[in-house]
Order: sequence, then structure tokens, then C-alpha cells
Amino acid sequence: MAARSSDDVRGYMRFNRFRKIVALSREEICREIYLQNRDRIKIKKEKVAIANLVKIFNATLALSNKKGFHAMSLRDLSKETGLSMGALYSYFSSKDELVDIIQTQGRRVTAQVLHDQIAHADRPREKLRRAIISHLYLSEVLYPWFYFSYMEARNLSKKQLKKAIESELLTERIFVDILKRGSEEGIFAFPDTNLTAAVIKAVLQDWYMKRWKYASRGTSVEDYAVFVVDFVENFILA
Amino acid sequence: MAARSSDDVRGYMRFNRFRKIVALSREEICREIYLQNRDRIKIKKEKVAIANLVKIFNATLALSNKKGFHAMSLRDLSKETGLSMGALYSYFSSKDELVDIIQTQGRRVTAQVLHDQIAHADRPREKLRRAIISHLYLSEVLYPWFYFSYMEARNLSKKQLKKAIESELLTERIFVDILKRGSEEGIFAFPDTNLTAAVIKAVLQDWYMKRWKYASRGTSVEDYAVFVVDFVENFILA
DNA sequence: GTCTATACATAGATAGAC
DNA sequence: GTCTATCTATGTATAGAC
Repeated sequence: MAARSSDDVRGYMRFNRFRKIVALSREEICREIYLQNRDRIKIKKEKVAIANLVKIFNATLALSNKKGFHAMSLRDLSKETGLSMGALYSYFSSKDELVDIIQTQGRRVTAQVLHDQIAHADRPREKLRRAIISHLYLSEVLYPWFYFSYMEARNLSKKQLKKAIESELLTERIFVDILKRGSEEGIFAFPDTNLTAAVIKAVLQDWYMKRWKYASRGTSVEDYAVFVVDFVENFILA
Repeated sequence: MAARSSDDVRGYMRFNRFRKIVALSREEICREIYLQNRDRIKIKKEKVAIANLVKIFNATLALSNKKGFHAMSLRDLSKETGLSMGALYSYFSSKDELVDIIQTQGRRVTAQVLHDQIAHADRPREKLRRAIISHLYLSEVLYPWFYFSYMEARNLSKKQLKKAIESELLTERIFVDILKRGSEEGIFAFPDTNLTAAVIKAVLQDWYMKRWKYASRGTSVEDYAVFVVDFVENFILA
């Protein structure tokens, strides 16, 4: 397959290009969170609010991913952000709300980016490749978010837990749909659609769950992406 | 490949046979824990101690896997086991010790079973197959243990965390060694040994981390095992 | 061996001064 | 908007009766 752009190689989008295209700075994410939760957040000056939200989410993710959300006390969070306990409660009304906001925003961004990236492709093979690569790249850009979402799914309220499960199945569904279409077109052939999609997801999740392992071996996200595409295509290409 | 036993199919050991061979009842595991920690456990009547240890570990795993070890209070544990707070502290001296005991025992059993199962095979292809299948079957038998170990690795002490990482790499090492030997013998061919082993591990872990998903779809551990072996062999067979 | 009662620390959350 | 001070609940852990 020919390269589509000077900074792509063998049809694989480069990580840096992806990064620029999706352009997800922490500040932009926090701005979205702010606009989405204007009613709940007591601070009305947008600039102040966003700057502190960045601090709060960065600190929450850092502390939680180190020792768990439940083990992170609000006093820890207070120290890490430089904000007092009282100030923190101007940005969220309970610890549960804090975790819900993070999860909700993470899901929103993931669904949107994946959807956009796949829409650009047409044929099933290209769609599958883009789905795999953009999922890996996104989990690299938003690593703390992805790790957090996986590890803290248990601590959610019933309502939020239901949403988390829906989200897991939705992502898997994207792969199921691509696989089915490729199968109908005679391009793909495999024994079981659900299992194939599940295995793809498992491999994608390992990237952010075992980051320490890959980092210590010098495996880049691009290396991993090429390998995974190869691995999967080897199994399903007719 | 011919079946080696009346209850094996196409060279795959059946789950029930594995279960009988390894014979890991909760009581036996707790007996081993008791003998291993005789100095720390204050109760000297073996029968009493083991019966209560079964209660304690069952309850700890159930509660922790539901809402996290840190979120499980000792009052929760007291209620679930029917033992008082005071009684609990006759079996462990702190919450940290409790989590350490569970992790240590889980690792011990896993290493031993995997080692035994692989020793029975000779050729690399058979070795790989046995490694995959016995890992899946073991994680099915000890599901709460495996889930707990994955989720609670963060909460460990430095010393225990080091052991957990070693254990992860040890298991992966088993696959690396088999892959290398197969490669040398010209039976296997693949682009990267470490990545191949990592991907196999990722797929094995998904079985116990996403158990709800597979259960809801009626996928049995045998279905999954056959699929994974197929998936992996498709990639590596020369 | 197991219980009850309790000590002591730390958690989440809020009120009111600035 | 942010801080300090403080309330109340809940946590781990232990002492001593039975």
C-alpha cells in the first residue's frame, strides 16, 4: 500500500501526525469539561476555573494511577494541586463526582476520535488498520485517562458502571462491524467475529496497562502498532 | 494431532481433566498458606485455623474484587466471615500482610502448575499449546486470585511489588523460551520474540479480566482456549 | 480462640472568615 | 475565590473479659 502522506510509512499514520491532528491538550480537555459542567462548578471566571481544573485532573490521575483512587485522600489532592480542601469543593461536590467527570470525558473523547478516524477510510482493511492504530495512538496521548478508566471502573456508581460497560462494548462493536463487512466482501475470513474482536481489544488494552514493560524495552507505540496490525491481519486476511 | 486420552479432543486437554489433575480446592490452598505462615498465625489448632482461613480468603477476594481491596474495610470482612475484628487479627497482623499472603500464594501455585504442565511436553508446538491452555485453565480455577492479583498490584509494598513484576516477567519468559526454541528448530517464524510473547500474555489475561463479557456470551474456557491456540499458531507456524 | 469495647488516626465534607 | 478550622463518620488496630 502506498504512503498517503510524506510523514506516513507503508500506510501507517505516524504518531506525531496523529498527535497534531487530534490536538488534545490537557487545557482543551479541561475547557470542555468546564463548559460541560458549568452548572455544577461554582467558579465563574473561565480562566481561573480551567487553570485549576488542569491542576486537579493532572493531580488526580497521577495520584490515583500510583496508588488507586480510593487510596488518594483529598488532603493528598490538596497538597499536590496547591489548592485547599475548601477550594477543591468549589470544583466538584464529592469524590464520586470527580471520578465520574473523568470517566465521562474520557469516553466522550475516545468515541469521537475513533469515529472520526474511521470515517476517513473506506475499505474494511483500511478501516480496521485505522481503528487499531488510532486506538493505540489515542491511548498513548491520553495514557493516564485510559489507565485510570480501566483500573477504577469498579469504584463507579451503578449508573456510571453501566455506562462504562456500554462503552467497552461500543468500542468492541466498532471492530465487530468492520470484521463483518470485510467478511461479507470476502476479504476477511475467521472462525468467530466476537472472539476476534475481543482479542484485538485485549491486545490494544495491553499497550496502556503494561506501559512500564514496553517502555523498559524501548518499544515505541509505532513499533507496537505495526506489530499488532501484522498479527491481526495475518489471522483474518482471506 | 491424535488425542492422547479419552477425554481429550484434538490434543487439547479438557478443562475437567485439568481440574482433577491439579486439584486445587480452597481448603488445600489454605492449608498450604497455614503451614507456610505458622509463625505469624496465632491459632494453633490446624483444623480451626484452616476452616477460618478459607472463610477469610473467600471473603477478602469476594469483597475486594467487587469494590477494591482498599475500599474493603475490616468491618466488612468481619461481617462477611462471621468472625469478630479481634479474631481476624489472630490470622494476620495487618491489612497489608493479608494482601501479601494472597499474592504470594497465588504466584507460588501459578509458577508450580505451569512448570509441571509444560514439563510433560517435549516439542515446542506441544509445549506452547500446553502453556497457553494450562494458563487459561488455571486462571479459570483460581479466577478470584488472578483477578485480585492484577487489580491490586498497585497496593503492594515495594518489596512485594518487585516480586509481582518478577512474576509477570517470569511467566512471559516461559513463552519467550518456547518461542525461541521453536524458532531455532525452524518450526516457528515470527518478527519479534518479546512482542509475540507479550501479545500471548495479553490475550490470556483478558480471559479473567473480562470474565463478565465471555460469561454473558456463553463462551467457555475451552472455546476460548481453542481460539487462542488457533490465533497464535496461525501467526507463528513457519 | 473468640468476643466486646475502645483507643486513636484519618477520611470526606462544610461553615464562615478573609 | 480561597483559606482555616472544625464536624462527623469511618478506618485500623489493640486490650482485656470470657
